[in-house]
Amino acid sequence: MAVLTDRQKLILGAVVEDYVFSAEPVGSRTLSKHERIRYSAATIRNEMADLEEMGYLAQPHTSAGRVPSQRGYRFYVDHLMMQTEIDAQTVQRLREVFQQRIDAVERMIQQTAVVVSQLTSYTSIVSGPRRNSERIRQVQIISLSPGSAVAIVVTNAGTVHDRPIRLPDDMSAQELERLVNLLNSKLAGSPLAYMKSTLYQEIATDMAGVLEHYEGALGVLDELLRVAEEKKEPVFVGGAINVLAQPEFHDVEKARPLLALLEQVDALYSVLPDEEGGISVRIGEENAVPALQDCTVIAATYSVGGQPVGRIGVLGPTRMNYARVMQILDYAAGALTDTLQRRLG
Amino acid sequence: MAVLTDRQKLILGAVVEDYVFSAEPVGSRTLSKHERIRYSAATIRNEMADLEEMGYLAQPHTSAGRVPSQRGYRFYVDHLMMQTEIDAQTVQRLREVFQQRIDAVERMIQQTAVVVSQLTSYTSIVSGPRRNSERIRQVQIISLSPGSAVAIVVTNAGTVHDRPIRLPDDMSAQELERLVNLLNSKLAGSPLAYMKSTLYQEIATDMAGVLEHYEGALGVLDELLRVAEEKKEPVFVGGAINVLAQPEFHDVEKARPLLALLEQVDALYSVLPDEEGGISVRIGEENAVPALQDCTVIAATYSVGGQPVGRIGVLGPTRMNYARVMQILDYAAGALTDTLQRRLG
DNA sequence: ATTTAGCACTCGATCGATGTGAGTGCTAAT
DNA sequence: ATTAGCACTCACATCGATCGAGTGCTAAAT
Repeated sequence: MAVLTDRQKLILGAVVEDYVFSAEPVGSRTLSKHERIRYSAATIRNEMADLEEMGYLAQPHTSAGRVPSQRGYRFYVDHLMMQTEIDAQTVQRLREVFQQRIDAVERMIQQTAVVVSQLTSYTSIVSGPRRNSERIRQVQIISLSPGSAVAIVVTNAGTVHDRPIRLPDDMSAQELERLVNLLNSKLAGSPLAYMKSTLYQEIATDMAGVLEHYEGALGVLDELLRVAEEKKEPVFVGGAINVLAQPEFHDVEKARPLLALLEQVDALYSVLPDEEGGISVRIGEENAVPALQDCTVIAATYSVGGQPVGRIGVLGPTRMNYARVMQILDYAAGALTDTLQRRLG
Repeated sequence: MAVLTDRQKLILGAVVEDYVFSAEPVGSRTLSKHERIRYSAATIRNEMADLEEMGYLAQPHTSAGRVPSQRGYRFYVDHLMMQTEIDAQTVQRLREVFQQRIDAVERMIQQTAVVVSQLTSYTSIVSGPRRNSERIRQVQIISLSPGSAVAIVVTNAGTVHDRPIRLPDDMSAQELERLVNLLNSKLAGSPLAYMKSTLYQEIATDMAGVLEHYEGALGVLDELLRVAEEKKEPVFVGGAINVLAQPEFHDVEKARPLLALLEQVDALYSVLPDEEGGISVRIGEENAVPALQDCTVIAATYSVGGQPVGRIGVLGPTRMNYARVMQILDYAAGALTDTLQRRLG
């Protein structure tokens, strides 16, 4: 693969930045008026023709300016993009989210999604935090009426999972208490995820000795274990309508598949790339999801105790302000990591 | 106000139904081919001109067919609409939601929103269930680390509210237990909403006698009370993208304010009309919210123990299939009422 | 007195011709 | 190697003509 000359890099960078700003194909004349570019339009045309031949630029039609191709964006992100400082006002907006100390973690994550979407004018997707490092702190079963109760599992991180369950009709309060005590002695300190796989047998055996309603209690245990099973990490979306603000999605038929995707919470796990560490950028067809062929997804990881537990991402058109989004995500992921560390660590 | 002749009613009804189906202005010729209408196009034209003069029909432009006005829809809904039987397949789809017995109530409500939106092809908004009839069953404070804990309030209906709180650093386990016992003895059985207003003073006084960390415990009480305060009834939206499928919103600029509204969860309370009982229909400008001037919102109430606790609504263009939506909402609200009654009652 | 056939008229939508202009590629001069 | 010049391309906007669905009105038919 041919290496780009400095001048070609200069022009490619200028095309990307101009196009990101204007959303219009960039012509040679426009570029020649650029301060940093001191070549004539004709020279630029020659270079642009070469860049197109190499696949970095594309032409919507013969008599139009050039547009960066997926490859052009990739090169820009990898080699040309200048990382400037994040501005104070943006930092301030982000900080406000993390300074409300007493709020629940999920709410904070959700607000992060909203603020990031507002700051970037794109759509934000935030996942997590993943719960598999959390350990069971306490199990409670609170009976509501004969036969029905609610099971509550509290983890050491302070997250509370609850689920309605059924009890054997004739189980006494004393026996329920014994059951809960047994469950607590067995489950406390073990990770949520282990509840099902390893502890079931052990607890079942122990229950046989202590409880009259062995069968019924087994059912309770079954239902309790579902709490852990069901607990997928949540995904929050902020600013889904922002896609409509982008000229590339002014056509409803273009926007619909995207919005449909964003409404399907389950599908969003596969949108956020699950690379380890750092900020990942998926441009156009680098995204696995077909609906995102004309989109870029940038995502950063946030962690607790060195373990990545979630991702915060931005979804927008490939014509995206890469530098700014990366700045914001970098900051937000760092702040999330710090805040969660302080809160859960 | 002049009363409509039978023939005018027939024609008005036919215009509404044809327009709801086709989304195109309805001409006299089209109607004259209708089976039920045995008049010539000319007669129909005369009647349509009269109906327009009376404000039931409107003409997009001189050489176009007629379109129902807001008033036309209103008359149709009030006097002309035929209530047919709901079809078996639709009933089946709805039943599936309510037959999963063991699921949490909120999840069931959310699924109701999704299924109703799918069945109607419009957007569904479901609120509730309102919690103010629920009473506190039990309060728990589970300490996580010195100084931090999570407060849990369980109601008699089995809903669980939790909130991270701070504890005085030097509060002992014994004292925390005393605090929780005190809170339980005072709060158990009282409605969530009363927690703040009436019980605060009483509990505060009692605490002074029993607890060493009076100040700290007071703080805990404060934080606990926020659980009740924050607990607005939830609102779920299903099928927000369905608005894009409607021809009236094929233009992004038309669709955007609507989708923006649907993304603002807080704003949705004011979308669902809060009339008591029955099914309410708000057509066009009958909606208070400005963004809904071209929309119809139909909503039904569901109840627990005779008390309305939530609403299930459908939002679509004024050109809506009123009969079908009302059928579905009627059924869904009834099923929700029954299911919740069995579950919570 | 109603209803309907007939007809001129309206007006949005569609289509084609035309012009415009931004932008290109190529060639020749610098 | 760079650039000025120029012919060429092509999307897009504009204009006019045409088309046709639909109307309102009048006069004939029932």
